Parts: sequence; C-alpha cells; structure tokens
Amino acid sequence: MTNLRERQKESRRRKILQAAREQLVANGFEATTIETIAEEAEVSAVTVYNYYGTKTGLLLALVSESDSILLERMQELLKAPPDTIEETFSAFAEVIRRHALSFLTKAVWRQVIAASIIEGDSQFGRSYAQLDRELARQLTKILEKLRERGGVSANTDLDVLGDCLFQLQNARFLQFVSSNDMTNEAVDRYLREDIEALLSAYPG
Amino acid sequence: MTNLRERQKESRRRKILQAAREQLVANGFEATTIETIAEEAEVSAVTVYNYYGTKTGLLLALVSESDSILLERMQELLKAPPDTIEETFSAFAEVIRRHALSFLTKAVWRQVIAASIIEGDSQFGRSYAQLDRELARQLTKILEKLRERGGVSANTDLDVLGDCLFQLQNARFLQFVSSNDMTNEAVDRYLREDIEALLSAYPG
DNA sequence: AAAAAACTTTTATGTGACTAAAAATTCATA
DNA sequence: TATGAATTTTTAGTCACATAAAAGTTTTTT
Repeated sequence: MTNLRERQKESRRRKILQAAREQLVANGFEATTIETIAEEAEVSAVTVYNYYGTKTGLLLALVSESDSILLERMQELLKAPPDTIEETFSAFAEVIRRHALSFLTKAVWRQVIAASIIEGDSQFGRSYAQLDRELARQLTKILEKLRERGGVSANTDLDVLGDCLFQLQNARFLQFVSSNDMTNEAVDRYLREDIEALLSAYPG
Repeated sequence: MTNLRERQKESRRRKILQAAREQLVANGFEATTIETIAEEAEVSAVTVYNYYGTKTGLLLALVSESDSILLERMQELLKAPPDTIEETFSAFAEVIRRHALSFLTKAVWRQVIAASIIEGDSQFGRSYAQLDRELARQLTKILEKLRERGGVSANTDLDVLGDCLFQLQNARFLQFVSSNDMTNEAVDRYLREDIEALLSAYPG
C-alpha cells in the first residue's frame, strides 16, 4: 500500500513533467522557464528544483519517462526481425525517429542531446546513457536472430557490430534533428547508403 | 596596409581568445566568466560581447581558430596514406584526438560539442560544421588513394564511406571526451574492432 | 487529539549572461 | 590641429537559474 504522501509526490511529479513537456513543445527550451512550469503544475518553483535539481535535469528526466515505451516498440521489432542487415538497420532507426518525434520536437531533442553530453554523469544523465546501452543491446539481439537465418557473417562479433551500428544511427539521428527540413525518408536513404558502403568496402 | 584600428581589433581578438583558452583549460567552462576573460584580456566585458555575441559563441570561435592546424596535420596523413582501411581509420582518428587534447581539455570539449549542437546555425556554429565536412572530405581522399592500391573495394561509394566512417569516429570521440579515464589506446582498440566487425559482416 | 515528521511555500539573496544607451576615448582625416 | 568617425567603456538594468533558511501546511504517528 502506498500512503497518501507518496501518491501526492507522484502526482506532482507527473504534473511537473506534463507541464514541462507541453511548454517545451509549444515554446522551446529557452522560453520555457522553471517558473512557468511550476505555475502550470500548481507547485512552487522551489519544489521543481527539489524534484529535478536543474532545468536540464528536468529535461532528461522527462525523456527517460518515455524510455519504456520506446523499448517496447523495439521489442516488437525483435519479434518480427527483418531479413537483411540493411532492413534491420533501417527499421531499427525508424522506430527511434518516430518515437522521438511523437514525444518532442527536433529543437527540444537538440537540447536533450546537448544536456546528455554535459550532464553525462548526473543522475538523469546516467539514465539517458543507460537507455543508449539497452538500445544497442537490442540491436545486437536482432542481429543475432538475423544470423540464425544466415543474414550476417558467422565470424563477426555481434556485440561490436550492434554497438557501432547504433553509434552510426545516433550520429544520423543528430543530423536529423539538427536540420528542420530533413525528412524521415531522407535519413532512411542515408542510412541505407551507409550500410551499403560499409558492407561492400572490404576488398576481395 | 592595415591601419592601426584594424590591428588593434586583431590584437584584442587574440588576447580575448588567449585569455579564454587559458581560463577554460585551468578552470573549466562554468567557472570561466566573460568578466574574468575580459579582465585578463584588458578589455571591458561589453567588448567581448561585441566581438563574440555569447559565451558559447566565444567557445566555438576559439575552436575554429585551431581548425587550420588540424587540417594541416591531416594533410600530412594524406601524403603518407596507410595501407589498409583499418590503419587509415585508426590514424585519422588519432590525429583528431591528439590535436583536440593539445588544445583543450576533455571537459571543455564536451561543452564545445554541446554548443555546436545547440548553436548549429549561428555564425560560429556553422564554421564548426564546416570543419566536420572538410574532415570527412579528407578521409574520403585518403580512401581514394587507398583504393588505387587495392585497399578498398572498387564498387564502393567513397563519399558515403568517408562520411559515415567520419560519423563513427565522431561518435567514438564523444565517448572519449565523455569519460575522463578513457585512454587514447582504448579508443583505438574500439575503432579497430568497429572496422573489423563492419567489414566482416556481409554474409557470403 | 496532540505531537512529530515530512514536505511545500515564502522570502531573501546571489550570480552571471546579456542588452541598451550615454559618455568617454582614440584614431582618421581634412 | 581641429573635426568627425569609429570603437570602447561606463552605467544601469533585466532575466532566469539556483540555493538557503525560515515559516507554514499537511500527513502520519503515538
């Protein structure tokens, strides 16, 4: 049984995150202040600080809230894994992009990424890094399934492959959110070109 | 002939950047204020703002100062290109890392990267992105030389390969500066594993 | 129902980024 | 060498992040 106090805390937590998200999407990071978030969430600004420490801490906490949803979506992909590395990579990346844009705007994602770099070893920064590791792990798992069907060479270290393809995906994701007119389809083309170039590079 | 006024401006510009660099390296980004930089550079704080706009603008301007040196170093690598993709990639990345650490600390580089993401389309942000493009271009050129000696498959798009290997390098560089105890050698091992996994992945 | 514990709010304060405008200085020029 | 132009400095102020401590409120415990 959760007592009243805990439920109140949870409720405030939720209201703060919801207010934050609304304002971030509507007005961007700079224009969203702790003060206005607190107001909409019907708490004092100091409470927001007590809960999340800093403005960027709040931002990263907000993102980590959506982690479980993303991991679930990825789980679905694992259940129906594609037939080639190319398709795997493309599908994996698309799940991430779609989830990202369903949750926040490109402009806010830039702030998220910047914050995760700077606050890398704060409480919420760590949970962001944790998600990255889990995603890379999932990609590796999908590649393992693919190998069972002969889609990946037998003597490739899939932990390494999964990790470094994830890094590449991340880099392209950053380009995606850094340019307001880069479409989903455009990134997909890039990623397919990337895979093709990488897999064909070995001489002989 | 440059008149006195222009020379003074240039001198102030230099002194500001020098003071900024000294303090950033010694005390980090947060502890370095425009005020203390201005003091050491013997100008007023307002002048610093007139020259560089914002604190992160100053940071990116400082970095772009070192661009020409890095590109020169890379030029040397192009003159003596390695014999395999693996060695090429490893050497390319090492030039960047060495140059980076000879100029600023890991902690400051995190701020630089974060700033470049957020201020992507400001004056100095653009020049940072420009450097990235040139570096990717140089990697492509080295790969072209490598192909002449049979080190890369004939039907690979080297523009794409250069670009996406550069992205991967960037991702690993970020990991490097994000962890204070990650050594140069450790990154090198990672990069070699990456290349090996990628080039071996194609089935058949 | 009173006392204690756990929070939240209020209040006060500091700091540093950033800006606008007036005043002062220095260089260029006639 | 006086006048005008360019630039810097001074001054004054705003804004938002962040923190500390006191005061107030609500839940929990006894």
